[in-house]
Amino acid sequence: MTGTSGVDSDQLMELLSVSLGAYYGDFTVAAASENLTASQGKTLNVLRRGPAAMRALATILTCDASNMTGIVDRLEKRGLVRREPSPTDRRVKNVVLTAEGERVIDVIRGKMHATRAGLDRLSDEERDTLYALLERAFTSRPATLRPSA
Amino acid sequence: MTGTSGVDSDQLMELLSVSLGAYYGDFTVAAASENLTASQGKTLNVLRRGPAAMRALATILTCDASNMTGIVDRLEKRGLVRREPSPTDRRVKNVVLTAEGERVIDVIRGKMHATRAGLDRLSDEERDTLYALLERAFTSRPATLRPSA
DNA sequence: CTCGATGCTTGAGAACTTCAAGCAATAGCT
DNA sequence: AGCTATTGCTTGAAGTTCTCAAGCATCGAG
Repeated sequence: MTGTSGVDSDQLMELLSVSLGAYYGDFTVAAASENLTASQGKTLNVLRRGPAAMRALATILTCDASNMTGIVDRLEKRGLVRREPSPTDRRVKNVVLTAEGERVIDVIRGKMHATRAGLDRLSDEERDTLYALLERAFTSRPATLRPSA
Repeated sequence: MTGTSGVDSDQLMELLSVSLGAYYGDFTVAAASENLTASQGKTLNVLRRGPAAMRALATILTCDASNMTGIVDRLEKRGLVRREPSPTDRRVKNVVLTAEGERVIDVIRGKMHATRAGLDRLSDEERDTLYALLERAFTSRPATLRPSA
């Protein structure tokens, strides 16, 4: 708490990779417990925010569009997701979470015990601070907390 | 800066997943520019801290040990990594970065412009704070910055 | 309405992932 | 010592992911 402790950019990058690695591992294990691969889990996770076109999913997940086809195929086959034609552009297919898909992703999030335990080590104020810092560093436009507010 | 802004655990988890996605995407693109897959890049990234046994790599990367065999095979074939027998346990093979491997992972880290730019948005003090919070939340035993210090 | 760009899908080939099995070596036990 | 269970790594098979190159349908601009 002395103010300047001298953490340089490389150390922070290193810790970031360790931290996010821990988060990712926690997520992967939780997804596996619901018989989902990491990619399938990540797709559901993105869709939890709302429907998205195939192309948007590919962009967010940093992969080829053709990639999403197979992933969404398998999720759809399990009834976790649904393809709906866009009303405004007949090329576009919007992917939507089904009720079951929503249930599954919420279960997965609830099973991320390591991450929750880690965050619980912080005080309310510290969580606020962490939130603000991550938001500044990783979101170009500060995300609206409640889109419809 | 009013103290209590009321960020709950779910919002923080959500932001964490967004941050991870951004970081991971940045890393994936950088690794691809050096003709490495994400898994290969992540392996080099871990090895940047020092040699590690196959089993340790699998644990850190949250995957099966048999998985590492193939990944290390390909990295070794490119001369980025070397398998060395452990002097103390003949079952164990320690994986070590070659000079070329070290060069490549450093190049990749240097190409993570989006992440660097994000961190540059923070002040020195804020980076110190972020470092401390991540360390508390994501490392069980606060990592020694300089192991030999 | 013709052309170029965009959205999604398909197919081939490589890499990743998991699981079950197997071998070598170690560790704990009596 | 000898026996047994465990651990570390590798192999092989099956499914998933990933990338690239086409391909088709639709949109958008001229």
